[in-house]
Amino acid sequence: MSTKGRYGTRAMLDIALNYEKGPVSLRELAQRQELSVKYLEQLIQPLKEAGLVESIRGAGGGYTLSRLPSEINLLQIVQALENLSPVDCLDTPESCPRVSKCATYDVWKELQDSTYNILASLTLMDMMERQRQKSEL
Amino acid sequence: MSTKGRYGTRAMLDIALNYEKGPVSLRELAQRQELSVKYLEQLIQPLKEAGLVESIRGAGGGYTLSRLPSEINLLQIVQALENLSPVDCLDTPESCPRVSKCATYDVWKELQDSTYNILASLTLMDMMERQRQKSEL
DNA sequence: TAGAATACCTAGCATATTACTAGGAATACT
DNA sequence: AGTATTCCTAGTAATATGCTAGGTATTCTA
Repeated sequence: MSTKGRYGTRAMLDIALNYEKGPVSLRELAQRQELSVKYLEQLIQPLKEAGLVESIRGAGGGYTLSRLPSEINLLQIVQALENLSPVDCLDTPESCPRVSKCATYDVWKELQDSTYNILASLTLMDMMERQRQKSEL
Repeated sequence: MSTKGRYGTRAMLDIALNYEKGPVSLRELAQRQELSVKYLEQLIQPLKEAGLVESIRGAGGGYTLSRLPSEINLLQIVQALENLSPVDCLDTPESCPRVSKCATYDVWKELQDSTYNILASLTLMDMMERQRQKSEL
């Protein structure tokens, strides 16, 4: 998992947590998350294309979630930002002529499935709850 | 997961499956697995250093498992060959000052744990069994 | 004892990826 | 008019990937 997936997830969580305040600008986001505006610009774009956030241009603009936090999960976020599959042959089985006879292929598949299941089971709503619990300590 | 982890796992499985024939040379291995001898040389070295295989030099030499197939699991193999951790902060928490307050950190940890558990639960013995079943089809 | 087959060691290298930064254009609020 | 924002395209230094190449040391076999 690269910084794209990680920062992007943090960005989405930040936007979710600050939902009431209206659109979150990248400047605010950058400050709170200690990231550069310029890099965030690049991360947010795929998230927008994936239909997870909507943008409002101009002064006072920023980003909002395009759905309820309970309707966006981490798999959607991370997949918008990077290729999650542990090995190429899972994406493009034709890239390896051995898939049919390869016992290890099945293992990589299991790894991917378990990763996907974990990420898909966690919504932004869940993450908001977790974050609040952390902050309370 | 890079080719190191994948090819290395295939190599270990190959050595396990051909255990009765004595030490497996990289030349044989390369032929059966359709990989180059030179690259295999580089993959096998860390596996040797991790104490998973033993080498026999000179003509007629090759590699053998240093323990029973049931006593070697995939986690040991893959960890010998590459860094499995999905994000740096899991390896070196001090690399990110936000770990304590970061809700996403816990998620990456879950992903890593589940991956580790799957790999640790599979021994070379299990893989041999799986491979035999595949070949029977 | 010579030769062949092997493991072992180090270096190099082309390509791709990563993690950004930079500069500016378009848009919209005040 | 000016400012704050999103949007778009390039560029780039550093690192990782996936090898190849060349040679040395060791051991078996004829």
